[in-house]
Amino acid sequence: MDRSKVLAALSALSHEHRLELIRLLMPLGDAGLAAGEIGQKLGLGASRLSFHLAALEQAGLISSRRASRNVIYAIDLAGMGGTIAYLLNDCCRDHPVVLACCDRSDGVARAVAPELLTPAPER
Amino acid sequence: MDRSKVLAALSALSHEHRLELIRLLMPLGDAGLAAGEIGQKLGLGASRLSFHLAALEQAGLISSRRASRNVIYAIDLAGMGGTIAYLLNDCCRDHPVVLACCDRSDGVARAVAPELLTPAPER
DNA sequence: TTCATTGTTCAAGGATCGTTGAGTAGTTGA
DNA sequence: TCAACTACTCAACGATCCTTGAACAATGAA
Repeated sequence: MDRSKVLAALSALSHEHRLELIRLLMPLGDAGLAAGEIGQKLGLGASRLSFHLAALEQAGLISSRRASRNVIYAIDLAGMGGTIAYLLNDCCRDHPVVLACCDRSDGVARAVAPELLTPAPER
Repeated sequence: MDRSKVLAALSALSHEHRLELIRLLMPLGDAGLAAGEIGQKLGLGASRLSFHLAALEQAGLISSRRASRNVIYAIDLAGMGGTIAYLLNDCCRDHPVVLACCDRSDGVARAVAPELLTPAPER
C-alpha cells in the first residue's frame, strides 16, 4: 500500500462519524448494511451520510453495491488491513513495544519492555 | 485509549509531513532528534515545523524535552501503540484477515482466508 | 405512466487547517 | 550584559473540510 493511499485512509478515519461507521460495518462483513439503516443507527441525515460514505469509499476503506432500491455498504478488509499494516510494519517497523500494545491484553507493553517506553514528559 | 485521543492521533497522522516525521523519529527511539535537524531532514521552515511538531505532541504521538539550546523530540511508543491497537483490536475486532495483513508478508491475507476479503467493486 | 422510496449531487456558508513572516523567549558564550 | 543561536507564538490569509437544504437520479410498485 503506497503512502498516498495510507494518507487518504488515515484522513478518512480521523473523523468521529466515519470511525463510528467503520466500527458499525466491521462485524457485518461482506453482508454490509443499507445506507438508510446506517443513517438511522448513526443519526445522520441522508446528504451528510452520503458525504461521509463517499469519503470512506474513495479512501478504499469500504465498498458499495446496489441491491434493488438500496445501496449496501460493506467494509473493505484489505483497505483497513493495508492501512494498519503500514502504520505497524512500515512506520513503527514492528517495534516490540508497539506490537505488544496490539496484543489485546492491557499493560503488556510495560511488562514486556518497560525500558523502551518513552517516559512521560516532565513539565 | 479513548475515542477522542485516537481521533486526535489519526488526524495528526493524516498529513504527509507529520507521517514522515513519525517515520524519521521511530528508529531513533528515546534518543530522538533536535528540532533543527528534523527541519533540515524534512526540508521544513522553523515555524512550519514547529506547528506540526506541536500537533503531534498534542496528539500524544511524540514527546519533547529541552537539551541545552535544543529541543529534542522523540517518538511516544505508547501513543503510537495505543492508536494502532485501537484500530486493530477495537475497530477491526482482531479480524483474521486484517491481522494477516499486518503479518509482514505480502499476500498472506489472500492465502489465509481469501473468502473473507471484500471483492473489488465492479463498476 | 405515475408515484413513492432510496440515495446522490450540488451550491452556499461557516469552521477548521496549513503556510508564511514577523516578533518573542530561553540558552550559551564572550 | 550583550550578541548569537535555537525554537516557539501569533496574526493574517488562502485552502480545504463539513454541514445544510434543495434538486436530481435510479428503482420498484400501483
